[in-house]
Amino acid sequence: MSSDASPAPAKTPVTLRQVAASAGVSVATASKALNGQGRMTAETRERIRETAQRLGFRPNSLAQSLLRRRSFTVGLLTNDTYGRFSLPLMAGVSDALVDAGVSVFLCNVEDDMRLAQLHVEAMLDKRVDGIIATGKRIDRHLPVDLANLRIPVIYAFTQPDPDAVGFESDDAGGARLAVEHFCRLGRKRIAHVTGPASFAVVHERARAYREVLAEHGLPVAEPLLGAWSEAWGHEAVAKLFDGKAGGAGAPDAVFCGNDQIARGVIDALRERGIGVPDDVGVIGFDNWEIVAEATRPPLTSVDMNLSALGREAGLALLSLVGGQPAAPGIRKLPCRLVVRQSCGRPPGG
Amino acid sequence: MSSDASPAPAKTPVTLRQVAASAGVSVATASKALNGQGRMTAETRERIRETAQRLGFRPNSLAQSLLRRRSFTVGLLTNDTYGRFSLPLMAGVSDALVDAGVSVFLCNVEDDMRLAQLHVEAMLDKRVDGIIATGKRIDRHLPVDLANLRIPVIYAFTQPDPDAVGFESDDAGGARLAVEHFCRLGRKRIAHVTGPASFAVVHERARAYREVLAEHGLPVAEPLLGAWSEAWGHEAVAKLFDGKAGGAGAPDAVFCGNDQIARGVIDALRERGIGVPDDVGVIGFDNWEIVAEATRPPLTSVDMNLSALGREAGLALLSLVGGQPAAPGIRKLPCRLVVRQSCGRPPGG
DNA sequence: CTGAAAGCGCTTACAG
DNA sequence: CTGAAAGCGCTTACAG
Repeated sequence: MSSDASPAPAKTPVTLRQVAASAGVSVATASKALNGQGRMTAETRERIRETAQRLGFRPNSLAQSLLRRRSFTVGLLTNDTYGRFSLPLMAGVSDALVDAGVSVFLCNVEDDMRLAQLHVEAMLDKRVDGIIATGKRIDRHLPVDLANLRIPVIYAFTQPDPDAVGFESDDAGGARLAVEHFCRLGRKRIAHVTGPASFAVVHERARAYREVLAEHGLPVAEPLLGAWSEAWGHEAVAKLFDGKAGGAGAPDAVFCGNDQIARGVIDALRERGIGVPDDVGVIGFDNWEIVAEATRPPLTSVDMNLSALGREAGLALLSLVGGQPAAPGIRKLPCRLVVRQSCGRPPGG
Repeated sequence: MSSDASPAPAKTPVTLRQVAASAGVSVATASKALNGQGRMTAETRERIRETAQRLGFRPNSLAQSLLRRRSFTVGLLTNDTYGRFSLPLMAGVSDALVDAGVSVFLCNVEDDMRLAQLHVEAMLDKRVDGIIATGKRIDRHLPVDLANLRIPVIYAFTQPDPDAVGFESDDAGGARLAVEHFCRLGRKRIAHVTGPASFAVVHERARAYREVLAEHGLPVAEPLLGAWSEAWGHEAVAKLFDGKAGGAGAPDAVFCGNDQIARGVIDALRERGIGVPDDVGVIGFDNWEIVAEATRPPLTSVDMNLSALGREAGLALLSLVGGQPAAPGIRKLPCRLVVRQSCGRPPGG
C-alpha cells in the first residue's frame, strides 16, 4: 500500500498579495487589516481576515524581520554537550521565549574556538535579536568573546564578561539550605565531601558550610575535596569512618558536593553496615533525579532550579532586546532543597 | 571600575549599499563581486572584496533568504526533555548542518499538543527549510502531525509517519552484538533482563537474544520484563538466583535492556557475593557513560551511536532540501559494543 | 566590463 | 475609507 512516489506537492506558501487579490483590495490595505492598523470599515477588515483565513495565509517572517529589524530569534550557545545542566536550562529559555514568538537557535560549541566562532557568525548573519551564553560551570568562559557584539548578550550558568548580565544559582545559599536542614534534624557532626579545588563552587559551598556550622556552634571538619564521582564518595567514606566505627569521632551527617558523590557515600555506608539515614544522614547537590531516585534510600538533594534560571535569562534577554536597560552584574537565583529519605526525619518525627 | 552605563553603542550592521558606495560601484556590481558572479576586472573585484572586508560587511541572511526561498535554517522537534537520548542526537544534527551554514531551531514540545503546534507554526512562519522530528522512543509519535507540511521532514529516534524517511538504531543488531559477545566468551546460561512489554524495542531485542542463543545451541530462558530501573535490576537478580546459589540453574551472564537495569543487577550480584565478571558477566544497553563508568566493575554496554544517527538525519534532510529524492522507509543504523570490564575476558585471556 | 531595474514579501508613511 | 509609492537588504536577469 505504500507508494514510492514523493508525497504532497510542495506548494509554495500563500502571500499577502494573493490574499489582497482574492479580497479585491490592495496589499497595503490587506496588511493593515490583518495587523489591526489603519482605518477601514469593519466589514472590509472582516472580509480580508476571512480571506486570509480561508487561504491559510501566514505572513512570511523573513520579510517582516527585514523591515522590523528584529528577527524574533535568539542564539543559545552552550558547551555542555553532556547536557546535564544545559538541558533544563535550555528548556527554561525556550519556554520563556516561545510565547513571545521568539525561536531559539541551538549552538553546540563544545570547547572548540573555531566552532564557537562559526556559530556566532552564523547567528550574526541571521540577525538574531540576542544571544544567551550558557555552559557547564560558572567559573569558565565559553571559548569565544561575546563582548562587543552590538546585540544583547545574557550569560547563564557560565562566566559572564565584565559589565554583562549573568544569572547563576546561589550555591552558597543552596549549601546553607542543606546544612541548616541537618542542624534542624539535630545532627551534630556534619561532614562535607565535595569536588576539586579548581571549581569556584567548591569554595562557595564550603564557605557556607563552615558559616552555618559556626552559627550553630557545631564543630567544623575540614571539607574533603576530590573528584565529582561516585568513586570519590566511596573513598571519602573510608577517610571519614576508618578507625572510628560507630565511635565518637564519626560524622552523623554528610553534605555532598553533588549527587554522584552522595551516591558513592551512601553505597559505601551501606557496605559498612552503617544505616542511612538512621546512623548518618546524607544530602547531595544537583537533584539529578535519575540518580537521586535510584539511591537506597532516595537522596535528599539541593536543586539549582536551572529551568527557572533559564526562564529568567530568557526574559532578561527579551527585555534587553526590547530596549529596557539592565544593570550589569551577576544575579544569583535561589536553590531549593528536595527532601527525600536519605537525610532522616526530625527527632520527634 | 565597573560602569553602570550600557556597553558598546548598538551600531547597525554595514550594508551592501555602504560597501558599494565606499568602493565606488553599484550595489549590483558589489553583490556580484562578492559572490563570484558576473564578469569584471580582477582588479575591481578585489577592490570590492577588500572594501567589504575592511568594513566588516556580512550579508544579511534574512534578505538573502527572502530571495533564495531558502532560510538555511531547520527546526528540530523533540519531546525528550530529560535529554538522555536527544542530546547526542541533537549534537550530531547540529554538527552535520553547521558546516553547510544551516542553523537549527530547538523546539522542545514536551508531550503537549498545543506547544507542539505552536512550535511547528513558528517554524513554518520562519520558513525553515525542513524539520527533524526526534523523541525518546521509536514506537511513539510526537504530539503533532507533520505529514502534509510542504517542507521535508526527517524522523530520527521517533515513530515516522507512513511514506516518510526515518532513522533508528538497529536494536536487534545491538542485542546480537551483546549476546554473541557472551557466546564468544564461552558463557553458556545467558539471561535477559529488560524493560516493559509496552516498548517495541523490548521485543526486538528479546527476539535477537533468542535467535542468537538458538544459533549457538544454548538454552533460552524467558526474558524477564520489568521497569527500566535499577530497582528492577535488583529484583530480577533475586528471581534469577534465589534458590540456586552457585547452582547449576543459575545464569553465568545477564544481558540487560539498559544500563540502569544493569547497574541494579551488578549491585545485587555484589551484595550476594557473586563475582562480576568471573561468576557472571553483565552487559547493558545505551552506553550511558556516566552510569557505565561508575558501576563496579565498569559496564560493557551497547551504544546506539545516536550522534552518528543525528548526523545521518541531518545529512538526509539537507539532501531532501536540495531536491534529491529519497525512498520512504526506515533506515536502521548499526549499534556498537563498548567493552569494559563487566563481561569478562575470553577463556584463554 | 558595469549599472539600472525589477523583485523577494511585507509594512508604513503619505496622498487622495 | 483606501491605494500608490517607497523601502528593508539583497540578487539576478537584462541593457548598454
